[in-house]
Amino acid sequence: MEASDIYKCIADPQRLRILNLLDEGPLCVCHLQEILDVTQVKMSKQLAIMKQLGLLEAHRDGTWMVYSLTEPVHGLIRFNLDYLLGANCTECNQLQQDLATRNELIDGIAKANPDCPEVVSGSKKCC
Amino acid sequence: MEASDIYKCIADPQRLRILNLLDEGPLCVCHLQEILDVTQVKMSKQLAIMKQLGLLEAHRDGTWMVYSLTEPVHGLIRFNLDYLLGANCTECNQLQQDLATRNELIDGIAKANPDCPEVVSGSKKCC
DNA sequence: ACGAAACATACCATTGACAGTATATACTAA
DNA sequence: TTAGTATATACTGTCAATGGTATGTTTCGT
Repeated sequence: MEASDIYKCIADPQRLRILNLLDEGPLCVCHLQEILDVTQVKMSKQLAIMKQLGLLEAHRDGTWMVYSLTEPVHGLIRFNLDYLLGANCTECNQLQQDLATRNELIDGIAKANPDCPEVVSGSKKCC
Repeated sequence: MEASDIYKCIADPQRLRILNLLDEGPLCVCHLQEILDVTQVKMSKQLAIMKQLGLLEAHRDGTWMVYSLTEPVHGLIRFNLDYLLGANCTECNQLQQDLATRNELIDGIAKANPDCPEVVSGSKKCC
């Protein structure tokens, strides 16, 4: 994969946000949808693009599809995510806020389903 | 300027190459054309895009337009250029080769015009 | 087996990036 | 002032990316 493919991918703020979120841990499509506040179709397409590039992997868990970053994470992506999380710009702040939203979401699920064995991917009725 | 603007810019291999070359020092349009082997129109357009973004500056020297990176160089650009020059991929190797080509070109001009006061921008009949 | 939930894909319309041709501008030299 | 060189812009056609609607697929609960 060429550097330009990576840049073209993260040139879309939504894709960048998705990569940032998944770098924190796997998430199902519905959670990503909720955090980014986009339609199901759009999210599905963005994920398909990145999966096609080999940046993401998906595995099914019941009716949920759980996405995660392909390991090892591509150097350029790791590099840029780290940079942006430490920088101060509109998009950078959004990335940090997304991580906070993610944590709130997961905490909420953990409280609502205290018996939930695996918060993110294992919880039923998560959406 | 948002991060996505930067990524969209460097997602084009030619623009990335131009930024990499100018990071080594100012160059006139004709030299850039020669190193990248593209048409005048195409080069002019790419430069206009980056100038519009504020990444480049141009000053006229006779009939030549000399382009240089706007100082201070945007952190994301500096960051990614450094990374790519140290990495090993097709595009990364191209960047290094471009720098070598640039140096050959400038050496050639210096030898052909030993009285040339300022190799890159000051030499007449440089193209 | 049937309905519902979660997700993916096909299809279509719109927009934006890009390449090429022609032309314009700025400057130099004679 | 005229011709030539270096560069920019206007205009046009083409192709890729994007968003929306509708529909298909997989799985689960009943």
